[in-house]
Amino acid sequence: MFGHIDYKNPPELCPVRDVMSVASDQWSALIILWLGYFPVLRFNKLKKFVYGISNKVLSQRLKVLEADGYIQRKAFAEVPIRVEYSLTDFGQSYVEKLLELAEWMQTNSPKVLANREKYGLL
Amino acid sequence: MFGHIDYKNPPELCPVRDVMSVASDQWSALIILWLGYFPVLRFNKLKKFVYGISNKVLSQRLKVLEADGYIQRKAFAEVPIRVEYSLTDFGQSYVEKLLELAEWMQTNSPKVLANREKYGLL
DNA sequence: TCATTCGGTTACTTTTTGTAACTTACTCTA
DNA sequence: TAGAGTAAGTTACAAAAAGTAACCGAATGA
Repeated sequence: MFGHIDYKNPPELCPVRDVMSVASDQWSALIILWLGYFPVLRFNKLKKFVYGISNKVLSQRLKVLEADGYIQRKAFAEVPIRVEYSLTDFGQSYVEKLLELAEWMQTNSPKVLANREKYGLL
Repeated sequence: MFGHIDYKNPPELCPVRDVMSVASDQWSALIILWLGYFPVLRFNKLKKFVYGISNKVLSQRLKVLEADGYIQRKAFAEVPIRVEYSLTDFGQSYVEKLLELAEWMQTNSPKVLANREKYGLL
């Protein structure tokens, strides 16, 4: 990530950046965090928890997160169709890290909001 | 973040989301990580490390990160002007958390790339 | 027969990003 | 003394991503 990598390298030679930008994207993070809290969620339920996300973006992100191995998609041939999303073991290991970050945010967001306000007055 | 918050709340009532979306944005994260590695960086140096970022976005992000209290900006009245960016104590405490995430990514990005490839074959 | 359900997709608009040229004000070089 | 270079950005314009809202198919229940 740092000193040992030639900073002139194009980003496609830095998979960490690529992977991180998917996994820590705002919507992806929320999806993963909610799936960490509720082991199984269906599309519309997930959409309610990840408040404000659109069908389009939710379905895009779910595909990418599935491709990257964080989540699993199980479709049941019922009518109407039922689809269940859940974390993989890999996703579970990630959500633990992510949760630490979320907790830091929970603790520190008041400071940030205070900073913002102070900054606005300058 | 979770069960104790009514998921119907509009996002503007969830400061954690707001703050997190700024701080864990791809470019913001890279800026903060590099400033964690080099205690002081000037605009153009930072731009080289955060490979691929444009002047516009770099200057936007620096302003937001300054407003939120993660970084400090010091301008020296020289010619040509010299501007030094560095982490605040608050930013320093954040970069430690962020670094854990980056390390997880460093370790696990090969798995993600492998998953992606497998997924592509399905 | 007609509205409802679920898990999306599609066409279209708006917002965000990226690109690249330009700026300011002074100094160094030819 | 004309011209180029420098640092830290800004600006106008183009491209990409995200948001919006209507629509889909197949079956079920009223």
